[in-house]
Amino acid sequence: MGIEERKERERERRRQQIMVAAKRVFSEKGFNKTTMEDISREAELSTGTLYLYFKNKEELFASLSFRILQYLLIRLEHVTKETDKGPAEKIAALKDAMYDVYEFDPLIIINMFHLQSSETLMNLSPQILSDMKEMSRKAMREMAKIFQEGIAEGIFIEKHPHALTDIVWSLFSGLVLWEESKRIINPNKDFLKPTLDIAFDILIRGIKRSEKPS
Amino acid sequence: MGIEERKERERERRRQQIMVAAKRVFSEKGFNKTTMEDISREAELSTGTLYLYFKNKEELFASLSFRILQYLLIRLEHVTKETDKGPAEKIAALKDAMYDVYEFDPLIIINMFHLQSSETLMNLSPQILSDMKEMSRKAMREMAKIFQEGIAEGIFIEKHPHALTDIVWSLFSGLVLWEESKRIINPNKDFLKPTLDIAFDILIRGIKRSEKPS
DNA sequence: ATATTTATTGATTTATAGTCATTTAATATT
DNA sequence: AATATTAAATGACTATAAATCAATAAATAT
Repeated sequence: MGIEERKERERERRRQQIMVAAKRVFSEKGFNKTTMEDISREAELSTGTLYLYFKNKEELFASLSFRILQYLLIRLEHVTKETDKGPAEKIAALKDAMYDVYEFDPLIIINMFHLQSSETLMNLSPQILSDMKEMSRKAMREMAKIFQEGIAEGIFIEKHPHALTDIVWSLFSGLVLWEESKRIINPNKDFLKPTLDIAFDILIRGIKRSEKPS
Repeated sequence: MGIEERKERERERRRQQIMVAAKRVFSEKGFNKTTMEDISREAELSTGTLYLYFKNKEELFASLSFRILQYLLIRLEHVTKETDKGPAEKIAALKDAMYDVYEFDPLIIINMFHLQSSETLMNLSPQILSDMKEMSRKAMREMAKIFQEGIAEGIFIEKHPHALTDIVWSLFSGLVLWEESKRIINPNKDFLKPTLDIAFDILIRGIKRSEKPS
């Protein structure tokens, strides 16, 4: 009776084994330069086996992205829960959370943003796609909470929290990609952190109501 | 004696002919789904010929991007020259210019941002790459002028104009890509314009000095 | 009229994602 | 314990598309 359960565990193990190998190769070579053979070699499996667990290369990569988004969500939940911080401080904390996640494995994040295109998303199986949607919906909702709070408290100007969330996320992903592409000119210098800090300073200033309530 | 010159003109013509065909196909199918054979068929040339004029697929696409950046630069120069506008108004005009360029051929712009990765850039020939760098440097310098002006006039807070330029550009490209990828969930709705407007409202509020000089 | 140079071709090579008939291993049935 | 059935894994194979290159055609020079 326990055979089915054990098989299921083994199946999950193998899936993880592939993902571990894939992560190593992807984060060293990036998405395009990584071949399925590279991954199968790293995982000590045949190429065919990879396709028993993942529909295609995009889906294997998306599964890695999914785990990163899961981790990001946990970080975001921590931020929204911190009752001792005001909305503006929470936005700064949100920036730090996003930057920490980025620093954990920059190349995976960069590739994730590059692959965040409808063309790529359409290659995913409906299951994975809806899991991704759900995860990003949750992350976005978590961020929106901060804006809602700020607006409710009369600290922030009245704009759609969802639009503000889109703006924060776009700003972050845009800066990550832009600073990375600038590194082709100046390979050593990395201006992401300072530029991100300035961007969020401006953002916070921009959404705060002018302080003349009295 | 005029033969060399005529040949050079013919060579340029053929190059343009390929670019026109490429643009048609790319803007219909996007970068990945377009094959070099598609382009050669559209241009009524053989695949081999394409490679006599462009090193590879990336470079052909980059040449199209280059023209778009040229056009954007012209638009930006217009904005900076408008002496009747204040810095804040110029930033709003800059947003409109970027959006107009986007609207001219959305799919090309979207693909351009996706391909703006160091991996892709490294596949370009040194000539094209340095042309691209030069063009984007000029565009960035043009934008930076507005911030310099605003800071000099004491209207904007004191932040590095280059950082501000990076932020504006990243915000724009990030929003374009994010709103595009959201369309997989909601294919009909396009929130780019309104979200861009909100983002720039906030940006302008955020860089303006508090108005209490008395 | 012939030789040389230049431009074009498309069949071929190369690379890699993805498939599928076959093999191997595990479990169930007699 | 022997045999049948099911599941997992393999790797040679197929398909697709980028890039190359020897052969050909066209243009120009001698």
